[in-house]
Amino acid sequence: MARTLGDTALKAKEADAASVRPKPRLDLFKFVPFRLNRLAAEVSSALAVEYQERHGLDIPAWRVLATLGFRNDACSAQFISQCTRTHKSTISRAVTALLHDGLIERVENEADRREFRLQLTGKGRALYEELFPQLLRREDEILSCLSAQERKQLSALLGKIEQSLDLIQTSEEADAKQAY
Amino acid sequence: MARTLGDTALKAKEADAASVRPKPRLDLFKFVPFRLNRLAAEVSSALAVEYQERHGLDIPAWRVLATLGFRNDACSAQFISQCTRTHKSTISRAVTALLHDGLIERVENEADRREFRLQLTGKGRALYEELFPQLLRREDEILSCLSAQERKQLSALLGKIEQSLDLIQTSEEADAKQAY
DNA sequence: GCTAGATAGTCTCACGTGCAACTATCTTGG
DNA sequence: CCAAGATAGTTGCACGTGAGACTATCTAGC
Repeated sequence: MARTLGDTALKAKEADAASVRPKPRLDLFKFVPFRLNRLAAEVSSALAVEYQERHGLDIPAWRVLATLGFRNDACSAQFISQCTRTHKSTISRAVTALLHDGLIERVENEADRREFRLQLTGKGRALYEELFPQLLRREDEILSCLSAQERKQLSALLGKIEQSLDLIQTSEEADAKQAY
Repeated sequence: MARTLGDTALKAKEADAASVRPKPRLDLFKFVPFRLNRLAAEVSSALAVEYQERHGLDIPAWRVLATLGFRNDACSAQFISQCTRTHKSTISRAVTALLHDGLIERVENEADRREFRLQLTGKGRALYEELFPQLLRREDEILSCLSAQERKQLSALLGKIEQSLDLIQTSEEADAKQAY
């Protein structure tokens, strides 16, 4: 039947059709891609308070810090770029800034002098240790509207979508790519 | 057992601590805000193919089109800005472009000459009618990894978070604000 | 062992977007 | 009915970021 319609002339038909099938209309508010965008933007800005205002970090810098802080060993900019899905030029700039602030340091890789191994300095680690609990707390606040079970559900659902989009990039896979 | 760990000096402590509490570490891959960001970006670029490459629309323009297409009556730029949560200057530029392309038209509002009522032209509506099924199909593809029930779950969970972030802006509320 | 192609990281350029100032218009209080 | 403040929409500016060129280095094949 008449599926997509900009009504006007179709009010009558709708009366009987409506009960049959929920005629597809594009309601932005129900459109998952739109909702994801909006939600991500909102959550980001809620978190930005922590690292941005309070510590002068922007999102890319925070991603570098978080990646290095999580894996205690040094890794390349390429690696960070891959596993955070952030453009390498963006990571490059963040690395430059963090080096300048003395939060990370880089050591030449004897085996391959094109790349540098990045790692947190003492100062960087201190910042990381201070920052991540705050961020976890924020995440917790944001998800406080969900029960424990619902959070698990959400995580699982996001995981499924990520996986189907081939977005998943476990630390292990990234390691594999990096070919230690 | 020991869940996420960047090991090194902590192997021993973890052994007994792990069973007690899942010591918080910040794994970006489990950090919901990060995941939302990444997912939203990926989904957006997947959808962009439809309206961008195929029809030369960018995201803001598409949002204007979608808002006007969904509600068949004319509405103001302000209204679109509010309900899509897009900055008014961004909407303004999108509107300019769409006017130029003859996809929308604007009529002066006699009651308040500061604002303009925007509506789709025939051409604009045709594009909308062509585009939104494609986008729904895309959304469907992206969510194809979820069962019908899981989709409902996802929608409900997103809804809860949106609500708790006061992100919800139903058409009705927006209407109210707009004060017809 | 040299050349061709891949890869790590940097840098320039163009562009989209948020902010804030600005104009025009409306509203409210004296 | 005028002045002060609010609101709709536009525009200039600054900034962050992705694309892609570029340099240096590594690797593979002849």
